[in-house]
Amino acid sequence: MDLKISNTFSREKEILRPIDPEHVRLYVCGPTVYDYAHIGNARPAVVFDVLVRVLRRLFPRVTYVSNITDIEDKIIDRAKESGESIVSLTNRTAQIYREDMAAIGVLPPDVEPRATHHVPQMIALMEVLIAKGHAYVAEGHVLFAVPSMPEYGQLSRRDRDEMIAGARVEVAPYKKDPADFVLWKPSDADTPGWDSPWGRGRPGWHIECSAMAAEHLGETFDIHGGGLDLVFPHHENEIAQSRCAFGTGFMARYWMHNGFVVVEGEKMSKSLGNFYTVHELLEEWPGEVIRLLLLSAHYRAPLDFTKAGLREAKAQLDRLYQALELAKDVPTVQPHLELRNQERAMVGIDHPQAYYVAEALCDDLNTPLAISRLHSLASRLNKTQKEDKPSLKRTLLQGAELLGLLQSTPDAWFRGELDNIKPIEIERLIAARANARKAKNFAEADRIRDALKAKGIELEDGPAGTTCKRS
RNA sequence: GGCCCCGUGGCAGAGUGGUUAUGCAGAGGACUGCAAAUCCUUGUACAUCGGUUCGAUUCCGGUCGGGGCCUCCA
Repeated sequence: MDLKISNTFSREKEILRPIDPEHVRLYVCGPTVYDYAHIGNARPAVVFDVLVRVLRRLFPRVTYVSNITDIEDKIIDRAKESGESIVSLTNRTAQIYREDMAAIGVLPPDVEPRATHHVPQMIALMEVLIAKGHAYVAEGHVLFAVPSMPEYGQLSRRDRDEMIAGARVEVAPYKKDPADFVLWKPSDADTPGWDSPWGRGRPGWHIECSAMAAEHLGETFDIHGGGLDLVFPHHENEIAQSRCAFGTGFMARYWMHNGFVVVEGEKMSKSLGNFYTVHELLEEWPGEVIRLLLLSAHYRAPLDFTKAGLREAKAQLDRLYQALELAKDVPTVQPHLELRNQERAMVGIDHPQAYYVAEALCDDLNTPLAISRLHSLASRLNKTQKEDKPSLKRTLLQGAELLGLLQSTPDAWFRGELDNIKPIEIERLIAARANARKAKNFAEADRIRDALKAKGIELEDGPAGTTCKRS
């Protein structure tokens, strides 16, 4: 099965053809760590996590690199304000980021490089750029000379004159050309810095990704991803740095960008205070609910993240887990064991149902369609009484795994973390209610049911007896 | 000003040149002591105006409306 992805560079949907068909390499710009990750940071993490899950099914080997930016002026400012050391601040918030992403089902990247561990590589890169005439030194800064690269601006499709005309920031006097951007800037005594051929200083924003991508993936690789806002200038500048330093015709073959998250219909902004952190959302909602909501719109479209949306995502997961609960006695082979064998089988489909969900994802990660197919499978699983139950259940679980959903068990989903009442107490009340019902004492039966409901536990009488769920 | 995106039923949100998206919410029914869950049935949907076409929500153009980027930003 071919994987089609929208390539920002060509503005077209293209079939992914890796440089090395045996080994797909991708790089996604990760967070700058100085505070709790907000929901906007979570979207690319989740979207590209799904991409990697799909890639791992399609290709023998995948290397996924996603960085952590741990040197940046916002970090420096935050550390100064709070008095916390930069190392402590970045280690602490990076750890929270990892935990929060894990909670929403994001598998760790293969490599999670940190900018501060790659300063020598950045310096080496700049030395090459200077030697080749693509960068110059001015007043302790190293700047990239944009006019030295005629193709500059291809990704964002803007030419130099437009950029200069539209610039909202005053051009620094030491720039030879107004479009030039900073690779390295000097640090004063109480600002963190590293020794370099140009004095003590620190890297500009863009050079770190060029250095880290080259270090872990090579001079060219397959896919480069990130938020839509990174197209310009960040990715444009990465391309300039990497291509000019290595003398290559491209940096990455495919560029993928996710759309923005808006919150309750308004643009998320720190000044409005209308952003949700993943951390606070996790106090109220299961991670899968947050994940499902993030995947409920196509990744390139804007996503309105709302409390109503969270409620609906929860309802959808309840429905999917309910289907699994109803089919809990249906045997199925271990999806994980099955996956290995299917990696090769993706080409040449002889069993279309098995690829029902994968097929949707292979069309430019159409997660809303994939989710609708999960529902469709759940409906069929609920309905059928025939021998196709095991295969439907397996297809549902495998499809959900590609999306990183249904990773819990119905039991844990509906009955996990009932901390205000002991399971044995619930059992006792269910038994008492069963006796009351037998004696046609429905008033007592309903009293027990209502009492449990008040504690967040809902009882359901089925053919096989009474089951409970947390509400 | 330049570049780019979007406008689908109460809500969310796919997709397609002619045939049911899907889910949530709502209505009716089956089942149930009553519920819940599940199943069945149900709703004038495709901003607007032109054009192309046998036929357009789907292609083209205009209009209106909303949004993003233009060196802080996932």
